[in-house]
Amino acid sequence: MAAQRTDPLTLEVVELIGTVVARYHAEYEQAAAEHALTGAQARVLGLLSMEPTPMRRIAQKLRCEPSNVTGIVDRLEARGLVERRPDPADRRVKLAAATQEGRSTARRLRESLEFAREPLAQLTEVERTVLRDLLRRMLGEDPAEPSPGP
Amino acid sequence: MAAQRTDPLTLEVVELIGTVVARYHAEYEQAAAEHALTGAQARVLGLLSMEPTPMRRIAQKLRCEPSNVTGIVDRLEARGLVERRPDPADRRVKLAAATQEGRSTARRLRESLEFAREPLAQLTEVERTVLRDLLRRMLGEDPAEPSPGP
DNA sequence: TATTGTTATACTCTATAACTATA
DNA sequence: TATAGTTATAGAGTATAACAATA
Repeated sequence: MAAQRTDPLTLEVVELIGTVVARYHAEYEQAAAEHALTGAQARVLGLLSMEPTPMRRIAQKLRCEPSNVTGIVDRLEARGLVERRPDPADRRVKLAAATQEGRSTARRLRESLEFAREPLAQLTEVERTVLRDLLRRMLGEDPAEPSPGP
Repeated sequence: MAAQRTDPLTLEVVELIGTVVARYHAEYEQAAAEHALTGAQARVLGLLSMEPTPMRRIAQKLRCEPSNVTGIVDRLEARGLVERRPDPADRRVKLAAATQEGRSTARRLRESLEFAREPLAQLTEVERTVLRDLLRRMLGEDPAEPSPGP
């Protein structure tokens, strides 16, 4: 285990990150609510707007049990934002896919995410580059499995 | 409204922050679960370990409706981690306060939050200072109301 | 026999509205 | 009358366990 860091500098950075996390979350939930979606529904819709995905795979991306995905996709499907398709290669599998309206909603959702603008607009390009490099190093440069959202 | 920033650099920084947010959240929930607490319970307990707080004030900190706090405090109280006290100054008010066991649990919870160590240990002190200053500027330096957690 | 998705169940969190006891 | 806390209710997310269809 790494050495315990409880110096004031580290503690302040952790607190600042906590504030960023809280603000990011609040804005994500708000953007979802403006489209009458819950956070979980928005995350799944964003995922499916990229490519059709088996139910099981959605659960892995969301880090939740597959049984939960059934309900979330049910609600998105009831609103016509998502549809279930058979997988020609394996008849056990159901592929969840965003409809055209679903993709449109996902796009507007992304655009309404203010987080990209407000806070980062405070920084110059050089500063954003420095921030990017620090975050990369912090996260250990392992972009194997990008997260589906907050 | 600020100018829309959709350049690759900004988009990458937003994605990196999203990854940080996801990891922070996952570790917070995991740390809470190790003490058989939900995320909401852990946040409230952390809050009350600092000082006794009126129910209404807890709701404001959590940004949720006061009626929800009743249930969360109920469950913490049933486990002996929190207690309700009258407010001598206003008999309508109930102050929720962490018990000694509650404070002990909150302290162990804080200590088990790996986030302070793992990711930030990758950075030198100079880098952590730069990161701190960038985050401060990003957040606009308004430490009026520190967030209660993720 | 193992895997995929679903159903059934129970718990927690959430918002809304109505209620009580104070102020 | 206004406020603090609670209760009642309904909806959503979550995990667990059991099930049908398919591999």
